[in-house]
Amino acid sequence: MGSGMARATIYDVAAAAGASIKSVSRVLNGEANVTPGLRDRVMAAVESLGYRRSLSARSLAGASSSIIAALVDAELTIEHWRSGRGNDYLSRLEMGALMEVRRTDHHLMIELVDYASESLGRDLSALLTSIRPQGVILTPPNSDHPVVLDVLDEAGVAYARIGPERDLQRGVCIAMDERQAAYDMTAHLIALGHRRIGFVTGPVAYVASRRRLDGFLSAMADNGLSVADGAVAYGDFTFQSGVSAINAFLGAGLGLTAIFASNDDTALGVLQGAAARGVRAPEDISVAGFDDTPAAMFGTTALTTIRQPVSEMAAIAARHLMPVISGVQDETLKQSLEGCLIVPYELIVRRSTGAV
Amino acid sequence: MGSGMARATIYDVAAAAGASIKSVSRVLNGEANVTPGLRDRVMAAVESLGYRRSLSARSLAGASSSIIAALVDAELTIEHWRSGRGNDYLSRLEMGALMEVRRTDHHLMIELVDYASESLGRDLSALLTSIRPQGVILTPPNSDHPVVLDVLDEAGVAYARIGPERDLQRGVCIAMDERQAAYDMTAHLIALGHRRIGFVTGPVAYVASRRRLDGFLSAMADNGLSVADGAVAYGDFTFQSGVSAINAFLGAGLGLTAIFASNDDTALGVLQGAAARGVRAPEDISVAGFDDTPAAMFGTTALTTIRQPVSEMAAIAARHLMPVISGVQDETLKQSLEGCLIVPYELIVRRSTGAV
DNA sequence: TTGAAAGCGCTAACAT
DNA sequence: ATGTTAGCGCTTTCAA
Repeated sequence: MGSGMARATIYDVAAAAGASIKSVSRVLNGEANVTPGLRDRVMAAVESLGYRRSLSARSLAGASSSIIAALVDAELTIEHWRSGRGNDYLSRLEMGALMEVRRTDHHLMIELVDYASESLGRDLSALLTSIRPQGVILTPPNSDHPVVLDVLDEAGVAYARIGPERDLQRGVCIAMDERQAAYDMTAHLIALGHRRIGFVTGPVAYVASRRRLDGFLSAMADNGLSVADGAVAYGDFTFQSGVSAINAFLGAGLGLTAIFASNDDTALGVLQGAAARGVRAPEDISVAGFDDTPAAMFGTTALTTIRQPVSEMAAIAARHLMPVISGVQDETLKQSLEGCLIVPYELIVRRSTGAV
Repeated sequence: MGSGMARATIYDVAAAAGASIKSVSRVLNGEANVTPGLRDRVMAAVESLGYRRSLSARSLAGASSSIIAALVDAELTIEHWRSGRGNDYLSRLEMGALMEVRRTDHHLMIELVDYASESLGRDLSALLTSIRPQGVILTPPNSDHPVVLDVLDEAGVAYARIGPERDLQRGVCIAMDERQAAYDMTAHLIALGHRRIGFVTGPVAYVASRRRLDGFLSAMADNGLSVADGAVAYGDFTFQSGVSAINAFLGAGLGLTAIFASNDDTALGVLQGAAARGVRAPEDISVAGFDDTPAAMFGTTALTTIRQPVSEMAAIAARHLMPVISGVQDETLKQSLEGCLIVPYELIVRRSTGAV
């Protein structure tokens, strides 16, 4: 391995600028009380030496570590890893955080957390003392984990919660309006002339699932439409549950003209199950999903769906964990709901839904 | 923010164990010359205090930082970010690295690198002096970037290159055999009885593209099959280039019974373009892809494709950048080719290919 | 407005 | 086999 010259330290910069290390530090931290001349000399020295402060030294000495840690569910990740596929949600989340983090010269660390471990509290605490992140991004479904929140609070580490469901006053909460999105999608179907609409839920344990169902039911009710017995199938976000649902719907002879599935995988299952029985979309039946996963776009029948602003949520999360950079916090796109920052979703109409 | 008690330091552990900090350090680092009694006392103290060494302090003091940094193409990421979708490749890569990294209590940092920047060298150098990673994972297409390799060498930072194309003796190289994979896929089609097979390339700038084409041509030649004029279309890995290719093929009246596209997106384009012209897969035409992206699985016509062992490659990369844990390096699955660690791919047969 | 000195929590030489 | 003493490169008091 080559060595080049030893890397420049703050002492080198100070020497080159004819100043003390404290002055260099002051300049670099943008502290007050520095004469322009000193500042210029320091900056010139920094520039010419290609100097960068050591992250370790800074964080050891007490400054912020400039590390934002994203806590990711280990079990979920292992599942994905086993199946050999990536995780679109995580990927988008990460991109958003990355884009934001680099603006302020921070760094993103991805940490696998075994939320099922009985030593979760200790593990997490250990993690925090080890890397001392400046802030932590919590992802669903663990944005609500009470042990995690407690440990974070106790450690005094700032955190942002993506898609939280409870205790919205704890930490910075960022979410989208699941209920309204489902409401809008349902309204979209109704606007297309559909009257008999079926719904496939996600796991009832998720509040998001319940909110989507709620949005669906409300939109139906608000439009004076009734939901037939058996027109709500209980799924679990899997492709297979979509297949089962459509088979049940078709078998029950409910005469449904549209199916709204709680996520894309399920909707894709509905689509395939329908096709297998000779029912075409959108000619015979309209199908809508939720999430806008990659598969939604590329399927032979591109899926009408709700795009979650995952990247944006993560970017906002990161932004709220880092020092305000230019003094201007942009709260433009967001409104607050019960203390949550609400980020707008997008209803994407593709081929799978059409007029009756 | 709560505070709890101040976090335990090595001094606290030493005091609790009735030993010196050096002994604690020794135990924790698994150094020799420690009596079992001492070790036990130290471990007990560590355990009861929930002590974890500070990453900053360790790395400052000279130990390895235990940080593995994955360098990711900023431009590519921004593109993905703009389009609102995740990056399956990156996601899988990251999972592999994560799984491996956590086994040895290391950490994964994702760093966006602007490879197009004219100050790339300085930027990268600055990044390295700032975070001082123990090792760096390079992803394609930048595994070959000469400036990056030079800076890394000069900084004395170990690196692993995923899917490198040149200078395979530099760093740790991990790849799959693109040519052989394409060869196998072609052989698969031939085995199904196909004789007139079309091929859609990726961007010729990528060596991987050229290798895939090479594999295709070799397999055809080895089986005594000729490739008709116009049966090779030049694409660019996009969906649209698949659509264009199939239109060209169909328009030319080559009588092709199978199309092998250089990646899944392109294959999906082929599939859709064919469907648009009433040509069904696999009844009328077989279509094969490459990469096994999520969309390949969920499309109405699931795609026969090559699964790249992205996660495995990343895991191996990470493994080679970290200290050998139990002394046993498992080289079981890998063979070396020109100094590259070769990881096996998988040919996944789905619905889109069938017998003539 | 600037600087000197004292740590931050570790590891690394160097004793013992 | 164990302990002492310096740093690592910064930020922070506290002086000047």
